[in-house]
Amino acid sequence: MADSPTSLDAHQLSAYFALMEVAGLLRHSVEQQLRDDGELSYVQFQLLARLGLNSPTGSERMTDLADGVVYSRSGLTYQAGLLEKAGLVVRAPSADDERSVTVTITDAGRSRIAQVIPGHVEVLREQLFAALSDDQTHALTDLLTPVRDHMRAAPPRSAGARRRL
Amino acid sequence: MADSPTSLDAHQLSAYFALMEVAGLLRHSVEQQLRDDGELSYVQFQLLARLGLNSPTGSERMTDLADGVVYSRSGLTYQAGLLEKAGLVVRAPSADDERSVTVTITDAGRSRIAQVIPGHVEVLREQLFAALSDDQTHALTDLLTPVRDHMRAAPPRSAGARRRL
DNA sequence: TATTGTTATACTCTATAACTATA
DNA sequence: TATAGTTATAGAGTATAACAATA
Repeated sequence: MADSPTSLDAHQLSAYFALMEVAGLLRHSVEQQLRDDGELSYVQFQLLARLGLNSPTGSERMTDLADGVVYSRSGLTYQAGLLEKAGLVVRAPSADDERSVTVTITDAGRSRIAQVIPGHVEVLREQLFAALSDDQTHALTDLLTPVRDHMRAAPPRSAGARRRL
Repeated sequence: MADSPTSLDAHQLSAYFALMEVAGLLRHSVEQQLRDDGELSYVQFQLLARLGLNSPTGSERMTDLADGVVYSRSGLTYQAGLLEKAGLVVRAPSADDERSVTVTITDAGRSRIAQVIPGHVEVLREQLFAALSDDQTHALTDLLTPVRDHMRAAPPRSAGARRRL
């Protein structure tokens, strides 16, 4: 196999920059909307959405939540603390494993999501989907889903390899 | 024209989540690499890269830099201050407009970029392009470029419209 | 001994508002 | 009066390391 070249080609650079800029701008818009409409940061929204939509019981362990959101443990503890203080989630020791903490979304948490969704959808439609047809949206998903799976599987890049100038 | 529905369809949700997660994971990896290899945050890297690569003279006005990086003015002042303190850029009043400040990358700034590029490229290749063929990379660019243009053009979402629960 | 989670702490980043100076 | 930039300041977010408790 050939050596990896030291630089990327033009297409790759374009894809990288476009991806980062689109996501950055979108995140900026979305954070503002969530803050304005529901006093939530994007991370808090992610946590609530994950509990409220992904999880059938509305509960998940701290560790599983942290894995899903990239965070450090302490960062998640901090955010969970804020959400709990706001009454949007509850924390309780897990039944099976006394070390674990189970986080559960409350009714207030669910209604907070509901409160925020319409504006959220509006932002997405204006900023993102206004420029994408249905077919293009489908194509985008098909391109990015394998990338996401690859990234999730990839070694968390815990240094060691790179590291060198 | 039909009313906008209150929710997005499944494809749209998938595209949104995939986009945000891919970009989030990638940014996380990239920030760590930049920090490890060159003591730079992603924003600082963006600023240096813009000056060093995009600009022929290596100079840009503060305002133009701010526009390209989303930031508030004060945020840019802060970052430019850090870069200047590190000797990577210089600030000087603009020749034509006394109100403006021109930021110029230094040799140290250019070599800092050079120092960081190899590891950066490696991360991109491992995390992003390992899961994309050349054709797919091209397709991704074609999808995202119009989105970026649309977002750049779109009203900075200065509230007013949304605003309602 | 390894895992789960919290705490304490320190730091980085971002935004708002008030202010200066030039156009 | 509007624009360019800085400053002061305050708040949010993140990560690291030390710690306690359970497996």
